[in-house]
Amino acid sequence: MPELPEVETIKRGLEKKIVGLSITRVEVLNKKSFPAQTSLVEGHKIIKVWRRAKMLGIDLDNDLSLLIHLKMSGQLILVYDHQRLIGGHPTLDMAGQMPNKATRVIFYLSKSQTLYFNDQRKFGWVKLLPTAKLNEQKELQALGPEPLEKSFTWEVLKDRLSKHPQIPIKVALMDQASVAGIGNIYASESLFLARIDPKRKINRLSDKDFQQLDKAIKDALNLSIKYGGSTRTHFVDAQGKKGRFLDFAHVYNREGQACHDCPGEVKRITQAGRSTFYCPSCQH
DNA sequence: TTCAATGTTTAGAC
DNA sequence: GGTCTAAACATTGA
Repeated sequence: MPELPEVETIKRGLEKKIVGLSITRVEVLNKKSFPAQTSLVEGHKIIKVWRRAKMLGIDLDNDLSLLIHLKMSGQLILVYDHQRLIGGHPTLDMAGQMPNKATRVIFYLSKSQTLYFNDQRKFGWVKLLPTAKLNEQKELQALGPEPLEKSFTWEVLKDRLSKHPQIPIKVALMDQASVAGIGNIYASESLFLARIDPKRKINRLSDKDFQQLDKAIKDALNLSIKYGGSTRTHFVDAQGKKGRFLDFAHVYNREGQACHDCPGEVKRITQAGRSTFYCPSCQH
């Protein structure tokens, strides 16, 4: 689930709460989720929380970092006092008793806080890597630029996407090596905002298309971050916010429903094995 | 029962 | 080499 806005939302919430705390103990309930020696992190202080693409990083004071990928069904839940901060894949039980049957790793922190890594499908992972060597890791080095960085312009977008001139724009947008952080929701939403048909091939896009798409990507991501990502929950976090982005989605998961901009309806097609949602009469 | 799910990687075919 | 499809990972819920 978590794409760039969802991970960014978790990152912003966590960094306010856990930087400066120590990891006192780690409980691994599923070895595949965190195949590392827990003694290497126990007793160490958290000095930084960051995001790259859809991954979350937690730097420790011993030159090691936790790198977390939530994949399709991962979630991070920080329990503190009598509140909790929730991020990632939305499920009804995320507001319920912790740990639950999806809990794979438990990080016990100082100040009686606890961070649960839950993952129903077990696709996600937590890795322990040397902070100085993060850039050499395959998970991080092959990534394209961050679309919300100042240096990301429509020319950069065109340049990156043009590596695969024959690929449909929707599929190319989801390629993490071209542009980092865009997944199935925001690829569809961005193309709707830019009025571009998801089936169009890269080499058939004009400079004006790239300019509109650049703006659309930033608008879609920023709007979602503003509303706390798309993680729906019945639980309200400490700031009183919950993820509401999907309430604003124009096309994602709206097959057969009315287009927000014309009398037509949203259509669903399959590209690269994934659902694409778009309005055939608005997007060309 | 069958299908699809906010992700990524890999194997095979053309 | 480029591009496409299907499958794999594992589980749940419509």
